[in-house]
Amino acid sequence: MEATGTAPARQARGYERVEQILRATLSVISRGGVAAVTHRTVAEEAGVPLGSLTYYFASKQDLLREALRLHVAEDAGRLHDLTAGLAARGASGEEIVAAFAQQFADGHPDIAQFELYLEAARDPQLREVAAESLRAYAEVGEFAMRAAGIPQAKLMAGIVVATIDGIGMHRAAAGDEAPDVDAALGVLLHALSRPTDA
Amino acid sequence: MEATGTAPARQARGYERVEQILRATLSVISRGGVAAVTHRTVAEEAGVPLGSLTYYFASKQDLLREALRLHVAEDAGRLHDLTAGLAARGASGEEIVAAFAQQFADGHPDIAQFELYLEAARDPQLREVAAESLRAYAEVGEFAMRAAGIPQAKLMAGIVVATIDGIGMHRAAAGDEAPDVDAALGVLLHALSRPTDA
DNA sequence: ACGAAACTCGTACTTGCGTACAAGTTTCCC
DNA sequence: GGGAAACTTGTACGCAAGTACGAGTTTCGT
Repeated sequence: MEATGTAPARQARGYERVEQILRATLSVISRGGVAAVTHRTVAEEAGVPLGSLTYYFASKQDLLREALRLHVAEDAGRLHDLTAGLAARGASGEEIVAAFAQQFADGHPDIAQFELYLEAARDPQLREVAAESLRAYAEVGEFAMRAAGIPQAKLMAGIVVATIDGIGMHRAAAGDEAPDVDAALGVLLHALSRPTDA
Repeated sequence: MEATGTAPARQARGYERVEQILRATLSVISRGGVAAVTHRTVAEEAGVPLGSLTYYFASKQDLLREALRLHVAEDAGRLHDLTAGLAARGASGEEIVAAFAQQFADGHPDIAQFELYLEAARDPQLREVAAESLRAYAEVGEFAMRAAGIPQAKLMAGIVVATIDGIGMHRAAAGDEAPDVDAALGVLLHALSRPTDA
C-alpha cells in the first residue's frame, strides 16, 4: 500500500489527499484510458497542484498501481459483501449465483478494469494486483456456484467471470454489436445449472 | 484504406513500404501495447527512416487505424477460410464449431486484439473497425453453430467469442490464475450442444 | 527524354511530459 | 513554545514525442 523508498508516514490530512488523487486517477482512466493519465490531467481532475503528485507518489507507475489497487479492493469488497450478505440471509444458491453475476456485470462495463488487465500484461507489479483481483472474483463466484450445487464450481466461476468481462469489453468497443449481457447470463446460468457428466 | 486528405496515389514500391510499416506497428503493439507505438519505435522496427511515417500516414491515429484494420482483415479472413473449407469438405457441424473455437482461441491471446477493443472505445473510426471485426467473428461463429444445430446460434456464437476473449485477456493479465481455455471450451461447447428450452 | 508526380530522408521545431526542488506553511509531540 | 517532521506549491529542467519540411532521387506516362 506504500510507495517505494523513503516515503514519509502520512498524517490524516495526507490520506485525504491521496484518496482524492487516486479517485481522480480512476476517473481519468475511465474517461480516456491509462494513456490519458498524466500528472497534469490528474492534478486538474483532483483539484490539487501538480507538485502534490510527486510528493505522494514516487513515480507515475506508482500512482497507477495504487489507483488500480484501490479500484480492485472496492470492487472485490462489494462482491464479497453482497454474496456474504445473501448467504447470511439464507438465500438459495441460485439466487446467490444470479446476484453475483448481475452485480459483477453491472460493475464491469468499466473501461478501467480492462485497462488494468492490459497494463498488467506488462508491469509485473500490476500483474499481482490483477491476479489478486481475479482470485477474489473467482473465490466469490466459486462460493456462489458451490452453494447452488453446480459441479466444477471453480472452473464455472472462471468461465462466467471471463464471459462477462469479454462481453463488457466487446460492448465497450463496438456497442450493440456485441451480445446483450442479460441474455447471455440467462443462457449461461441455465446451461451451467444442469449437471455435466464430465 | 486511404489516409484522409490529399494522399498521393501509391505506386507499387509504396505499397510494400506501407505494409512493412503496418506490420512493424502491429508487432510493436503486441510487444508493448499501443502506448509503445511512436513514430520512432515503428520506424526502427520496420527499418525505415522516420520521415517515411509522416509521408504515408497523415497522423499517428491514422497509422494505428490502418494497422489494426490490417490485423482484423487477416484475422477474420483466416477464420472464414477455415470454416468455409471445412464445410466444403463436408465436415460435421460439431467439427466446424470446435475448429472455429479452437482457431479463434489460438489467435486471441494476442494483446493487439485487446488493445484494439480499448482504443475503439474512444476513437469513433476505430469503433467501426472493431465492430466490423466482431461482426465477422459472429457471422463465422453463427454459421458454425447453425451447422451444428445449436439453437440461438447467433447469441451462442457471441457468447463463445466473448468467453474466449475474456479468458485470453485474463490470462494475459494474470497468467495461470485464469481458467484454461481448452477446459473452458470443453465445458462450454458441451453445455451449448444440448438444446435449451428457452 | 523530359517533366510531373511519387518517393526518400535527414533535420529541426514545438509541445507536453515526468520529475526535481527550494522556499514556504501547517501539524504534532514534548 | 519550539523544533522536527509532514505537507504545500510554483517553477524549472531535460527529454522524447508528433509533426513539418526542403532538397534530393526515382518512376513512369507520353
